[in-house]
Amino acid sequence: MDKLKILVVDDESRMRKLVRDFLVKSGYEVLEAEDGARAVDIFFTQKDIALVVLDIMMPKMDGWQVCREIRSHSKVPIIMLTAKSDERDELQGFQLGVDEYISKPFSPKILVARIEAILRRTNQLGQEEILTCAGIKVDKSAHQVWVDDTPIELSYKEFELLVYFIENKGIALSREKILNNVWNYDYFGDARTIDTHVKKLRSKLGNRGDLIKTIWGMGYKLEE
Amino acid sequence: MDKLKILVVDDESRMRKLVRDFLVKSGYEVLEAEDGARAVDIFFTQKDIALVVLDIMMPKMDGWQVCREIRSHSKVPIIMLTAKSDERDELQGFQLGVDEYISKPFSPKILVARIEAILRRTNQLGQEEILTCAGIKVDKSAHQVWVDDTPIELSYKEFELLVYFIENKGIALSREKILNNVWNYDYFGDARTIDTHVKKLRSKLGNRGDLIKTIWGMGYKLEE
DNA sequence: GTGATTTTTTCACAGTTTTGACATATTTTC
DNA sequence: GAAAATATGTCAAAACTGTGAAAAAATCAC
Repeated sequence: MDKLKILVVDDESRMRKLVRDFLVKSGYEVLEAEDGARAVDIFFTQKDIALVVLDIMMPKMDGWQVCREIRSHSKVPIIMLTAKSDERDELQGFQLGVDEYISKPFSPKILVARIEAILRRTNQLGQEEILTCAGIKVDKSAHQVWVDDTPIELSYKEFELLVYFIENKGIALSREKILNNVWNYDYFGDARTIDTHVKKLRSKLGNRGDLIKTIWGMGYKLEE
Repeated sequence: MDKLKILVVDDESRMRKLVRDFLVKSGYEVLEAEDGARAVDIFFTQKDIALVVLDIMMPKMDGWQVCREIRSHSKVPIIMLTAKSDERDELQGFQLGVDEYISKPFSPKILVARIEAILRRTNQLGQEEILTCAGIKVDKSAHQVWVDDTPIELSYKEFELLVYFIENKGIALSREKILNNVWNYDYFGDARTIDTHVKKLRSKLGNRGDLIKTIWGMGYKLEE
């Protein structure tokens, strides 16, 4: 997946640089605008901006105005930056559809954390998580497994178990650890039940089944 | 249906009045803008403008610029007015997605005729958001569903559920997630009600019904 | 408003899948 | 080879889903 684009609007270049550096370091593509008019212009020519970070105090067109313009036809998440923590402003912001409100001075880490939270909430952040190991492919979100590109059917527990294995591939896992992570914490049954599930998993994985190694006297391990 | 709204953009008030009078007589509602910036502003605050008549030669922001701004996120039909019949301009206009091109001086009747033609061609409906998945087609705004191009009737909840599925096709959805997204957030009823709706949805989708897969112990998924 | 109709929700039961336990077989280690 | 640990087949219990019917709620027609 491509990097997500974030538009940073602030008249102070020092502030833009600060935010940009942190965002770039966090893996985003950053577009900058030094005033409101420019911001609106960039937003409407660039079609796939994932989020807007918007300063309120700007010459010419202020943040509220930019927000209104953008909101009038886009639901893109908007984070407002403000110098003073004015509650009335905050209210106005939320009415305009501002998603977050961060008052200066702020720690860039906080900004990044808020951004990630919003992107996660709006489902724009890396959902396409596909785990692989040798010939085994697991799409967690689709709940789908392939062995050498042939889809296979796994039960709920088998799937959970496989995900746990593949997320810890190459690591020896004790039965106790597996129980604590794949089974509910309140499960007090036989630890040997894992054997049964490993058995079924191995058989469903076909000729990739032997990737699950037995660590004698200890537990299991998914070969990397 | 309400009168269709047409936005007329020209810096000459004489010209605007001329066009407006004819359009009003033809049964349209007319909005006027005397410059490009104003035009963009009006266009984005008014959400249901059916067509834009746009003069090219204007101070501040010219017609091309307005066209670009509007086109960057709307497919509304645009008719350009120009004083000189410059072929190169025309080319540029069509590349920008201009629908018609009328050179001044023009007869108002011609303008109205062209407008009617375009509106007929575009079915007087600007943009229709149509979701698809395999043989299933959903027109969200028209609240209409087709299965293999045969229209089918769905109740409100069934429709909402299908939209949620299709907007998340290929993703396994837990009952909890479905409840939180399709039902109101404060719904605390039986999660099994989803099963009932899935059942009805499956049956109404006919032979496409089995695109909705059961993820055992987890929820449902619409096959991509 | 009233009564009829449609939609939504609940519920119970039947049918299915999964799960975990157990007994037995096999493998590993010493 | 014996002891200890794991693999496997079987199976009943548990968990879950599909379904039809009925109750409740919302909507419509008058």
